Amino acid sequence: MPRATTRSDVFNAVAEPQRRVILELLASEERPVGELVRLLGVAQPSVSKHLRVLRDVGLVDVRRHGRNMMYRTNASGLQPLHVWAGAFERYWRHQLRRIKQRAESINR
Amino acid sequence: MPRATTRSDVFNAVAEPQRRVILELLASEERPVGELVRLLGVAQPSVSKHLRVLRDVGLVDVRRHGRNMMYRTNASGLQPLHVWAGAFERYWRHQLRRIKQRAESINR
DNA sequence: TTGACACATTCCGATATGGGAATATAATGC
DNA sequence: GCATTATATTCCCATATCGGAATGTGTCAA
Repeated sequence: MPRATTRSDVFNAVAEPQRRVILELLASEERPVGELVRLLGVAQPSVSKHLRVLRDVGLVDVRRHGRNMMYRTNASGLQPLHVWAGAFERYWRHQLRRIKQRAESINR
Repeated sequence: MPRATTRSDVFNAVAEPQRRVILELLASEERPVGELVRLLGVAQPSVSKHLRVLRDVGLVDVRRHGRNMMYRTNASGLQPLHVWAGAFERYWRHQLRRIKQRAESINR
């Protein structure tokens, strides 16, 4: 079986670099698809497909404005990811402390 | 072109659910492969392959101990992910504040 | 209504994915 | 050395991925 499909969850959706850039671009302001196409320098269908994935997992919201589709990042969708990674914080702090101590003992 | 390969970065490596579980299991203590096999209830080659991916992106460390390979999560490898998602925190706070305000105005 | 935008979807092809089965490698104990 | 244990790798397969080209759909303007 291949990997759980991209549409299935946030972790998969953000695994693709272009999609991370899109989320960054849409975090602070709404933008139409055409603007993303210009900013990213990739083909329009490609952008639309990435937006589709992001929409399916709830990472962006859409709104029609005339002929344009205005997209915007739904930042709260990224919270699970932040929380999950954050659970490891105590461990990397440990590690950093150990590394620091080792460095100090070498200097002595 | 298919997605950037799984081995290429942390975001891809953690896109697979089993691998996230493995990272959780190896966060607090070193474990041999066989133990992961028992705990996860999946075939040994499968576990070895996931560990290989995690090792390639630096998310776990290994050490040989007799016949066993002792694996452990290298938590600091998850920091980039935490930082990246954390950059969106100010946006989801905004959103939550707006939602709260709307709820309050309805109650009035 | 017709044309022109702005997007979305579909179809295609090359490649990657993860699981299972079989096999290879490495360390231990006899 | 030889069997055994622990793990890694390889091969195969069904399926998913992304990009590109072509096509569909929806909105506006004349």
